[in-house]
Amino acid sequence: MLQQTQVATVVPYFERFLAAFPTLQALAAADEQDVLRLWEGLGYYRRARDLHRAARQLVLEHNGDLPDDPDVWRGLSGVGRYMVGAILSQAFDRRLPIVEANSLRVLCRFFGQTGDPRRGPGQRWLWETAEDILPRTRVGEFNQAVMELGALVCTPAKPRCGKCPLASMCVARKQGLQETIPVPPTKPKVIEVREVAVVIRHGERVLLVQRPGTGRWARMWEFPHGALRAKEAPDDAALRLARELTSLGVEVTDEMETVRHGVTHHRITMICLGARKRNGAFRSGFYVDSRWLTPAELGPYPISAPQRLLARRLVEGSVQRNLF
DNA sequence: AATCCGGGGAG
DNA sequence: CTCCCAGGATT
Repeated sequence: MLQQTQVATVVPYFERFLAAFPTLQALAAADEQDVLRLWEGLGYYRRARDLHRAARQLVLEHNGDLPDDPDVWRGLSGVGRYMVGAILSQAFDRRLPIVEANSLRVLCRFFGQTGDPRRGPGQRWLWETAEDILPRTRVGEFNQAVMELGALVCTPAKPRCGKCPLASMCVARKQGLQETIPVPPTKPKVIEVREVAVVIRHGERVLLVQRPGTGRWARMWEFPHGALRAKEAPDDAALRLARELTSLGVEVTDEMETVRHGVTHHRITMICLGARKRNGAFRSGFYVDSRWLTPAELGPYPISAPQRLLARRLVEGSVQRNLF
């Protein structure tokens, strides 16, 4: 949960999650949809699937134990070098380093590393340095101390050098570079992509959404709960689609709103078609009752006749051709 | 090596 | 708005 997510944000999710799945066995026995539901709002939903799969793997292949073995952990999907170090240094006092956003900042500043530590030689330097400075015992505590220093004192902006126990030995501070180290990561360039989605909601109302560009749409494919936002007005392609939907006997509105599925409140009877051109490939599917279904899976699923007709039209591509 | 994933917090 | 967050998989 803590990957790329601030601690304060995670806490309530963590507590809910452990209340629902108090043990490794409970998590392993859970349905994936239930795991995802508790993750809803946190983002990076692959983490939830990986965690769930890892729990099952540990129960099946390791008797439900947490092995004192880096190779076993590294073999789990979703577990990288950071997590191996974090888990084993804290659970078994293994002398393994961790590098994340906080320790990265602390190390780069302390040793005056002016290169980009996120790649190339800087990456190697970072992990080697993190390992070099490890104590022989209480490794987990040390790792956490470095992170805590980065989170509370050696902050990204306006570091509190006056409060830092390492200030007298800090190279960046000595050179007045504490604000410019580490160098910011290079910004990714934005690629224009046309994307269209249709959501049919309970009560025969249709929400029409078209979002050009931003790329923020991808989350719909990963896990749609509460993820779809629409602020732009529909364009010509979207309006053509609206006319086609109308011809199918469905009420259409161009009302733009934020879709909050609110799975806990009311049962959702809707279909969502997402269409996306990505790397030349075309993917589509349906979102029904909080589940993501492929066209094949939609077949036996109980939906209304108008919805099924619309779904078939969409799959057959008469709508898709109007969009791209 | 570059890209993608998903929100929210803070300035 | 921008930058950042107890990273990791994929291409």
